[in-house]
Amino acid sequence: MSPEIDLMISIHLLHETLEARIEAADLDQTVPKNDILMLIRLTEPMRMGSLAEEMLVLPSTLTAIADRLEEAGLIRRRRDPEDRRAWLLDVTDKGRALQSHIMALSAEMFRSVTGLSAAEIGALGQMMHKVRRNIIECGYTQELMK
Amino acid sequence: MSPEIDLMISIHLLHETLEARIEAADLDQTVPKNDILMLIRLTEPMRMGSLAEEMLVLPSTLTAIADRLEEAGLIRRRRDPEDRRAWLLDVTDKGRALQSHIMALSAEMFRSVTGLSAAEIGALGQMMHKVRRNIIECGYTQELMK
DNA sequence: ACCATTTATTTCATCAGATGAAACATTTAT
DNA sequence: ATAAATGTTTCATCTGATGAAATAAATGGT
Repeated sequence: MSPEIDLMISIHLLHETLEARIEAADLDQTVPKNDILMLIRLTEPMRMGSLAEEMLVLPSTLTAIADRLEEAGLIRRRRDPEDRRAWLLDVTDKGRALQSHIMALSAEMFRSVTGLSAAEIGALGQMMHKVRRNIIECGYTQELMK
Repeated sequence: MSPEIDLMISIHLLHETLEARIEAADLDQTVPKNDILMLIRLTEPMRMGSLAEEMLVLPSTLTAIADRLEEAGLIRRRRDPEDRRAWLLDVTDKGRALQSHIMALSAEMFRSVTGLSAAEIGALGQMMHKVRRNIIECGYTQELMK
């Protein structure tokens, strides 16, 4: 088995483990993973379109996510003054509270699940940041949704 | 944003990108991701139970995956001589051919998507191997399915 | 040997969430 | 002013995961 395949399996295992644990750990009921990911990304007001693109989902999928989060009182839709077709999504106070809660929880989970030291996390982070740049610069994200 | 969260987002992006590209690239029709993952794991005959556990899915889910792969002539069910309740799953010749095809394709995709050098892949691999051991040893996999 | 319990898998009804096409509203370009 | 493009929504549809109950074989105690 090539090192790449081996790596992919490890990454997959880590990804699934984190996802399942975070999804389940969230308060009372389980929240769809994409809902959580969107909440985390919403550190500043954003258009639905850009969020959908970043998250690699269709606009119609993002509408559903936003509906659920809005329903739960975690985010709010406001018209973008620049373009009245578009919405600016924005976390409410309740949303912000959950956001930081999830972030703290996730960071802690990441440490315990990986068992990595702070230094190792730093090194890994640098490497993965490079990967992320590569994915975006090479347009792999666009390609997926077209 | 903490380095852990940042890392998780990068990992998620890489994971999704790879998954989507591999799923789509596979020959004629798109194959469910878990079907591909199972085929890749099947380098030697395995019981359905152990596969389900490794893949973090329910036994009933694995039955469906095995059904699809068997239907496609990629794997074969044989009774385990040690325990006649259990099946040993085994790739057919056709399955083995697709297996190596997918592996080569995935490895190539991993290189182009990440843009990492062989040395970097090696370093990342070592780190992730440690992570994988930690996840298994600490029983995070069990916990998910209980 | 016998019965209860545990283990390996399957069946099936159900569900959640993603998809894609068509609709709608607004903006931009000609 | 009109046509084309853009941002979002609606809705019908589909795929695959879930969980509970069924089946079948192994194991363990008596």
